[in-house]
Amino acid sequence: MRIATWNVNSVNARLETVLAWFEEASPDVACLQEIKCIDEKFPAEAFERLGYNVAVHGQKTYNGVAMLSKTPLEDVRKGLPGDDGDEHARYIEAVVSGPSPVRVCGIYLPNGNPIGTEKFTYKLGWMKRLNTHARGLLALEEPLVICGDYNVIPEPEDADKPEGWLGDALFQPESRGAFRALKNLGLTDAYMQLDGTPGGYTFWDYQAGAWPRNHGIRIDHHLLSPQAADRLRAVDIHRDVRGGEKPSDHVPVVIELAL
DNA sequence: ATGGCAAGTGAAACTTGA
Repeated sequence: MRIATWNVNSVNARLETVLAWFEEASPDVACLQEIKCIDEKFPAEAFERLGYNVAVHGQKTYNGVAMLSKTPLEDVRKGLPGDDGDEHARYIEAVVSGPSPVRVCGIYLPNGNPIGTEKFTYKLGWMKRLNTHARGLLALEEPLVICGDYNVIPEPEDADKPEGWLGDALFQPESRGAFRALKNLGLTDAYMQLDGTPGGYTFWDYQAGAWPRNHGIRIDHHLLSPQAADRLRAVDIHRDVRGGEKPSDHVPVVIELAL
């Protein structure tokens, strides 16, 4: 089973590009972030034509997440528990049915910039809530994949120019610490487990020629429960997508689980 | 050293992203 995550930076502005990638890569499951539309405006029919079941947690203008799966999605949850006042659409969870079901969580973790503001506080609070929820899911002792745009650069090796990110919310000690705390619950970073080579970037800014200069960062991650990590067979960063037509600033990352 | 792009909204210029 191949499970993808991709921050598409508006699914409707990029629909042709996104569909072309789905036709070629044909993931079994995909979590999309920053769809930037309400549920009713999500192009569900286009994905259904490609054989996908669709679950959407949308929002007008900002954020928005979706999950697509070739097999039916069960137990769909929209929104991260722990704060009923949180109106951002940043979390979707479902059990992907099949011979060996996998629970998949798609996240769009808050950016948190600029630091020293309520935005950074919101980011850290969101990470705390994710930690609490993940702890509960891990207690189920089942295959679990939490993937998405984490907006965290875990280590200096995950940035081409780490010194340029020192003042950024993505690289603050608190952000990195919260990401480590998540892993310390017993979750495995799929890329680090199977590859771990510095330079596995997943995002390049549109500005300042970041792509041609390879000024990238690794911020899109798959974290796996032990039961999922045992089945991990491959991790693939679809880097070439960044050089294509009308690209998102993030590229798809795909993992493969046995069975 | 600095800034440089893209998308949504809504119809110019602001907000957001990372």
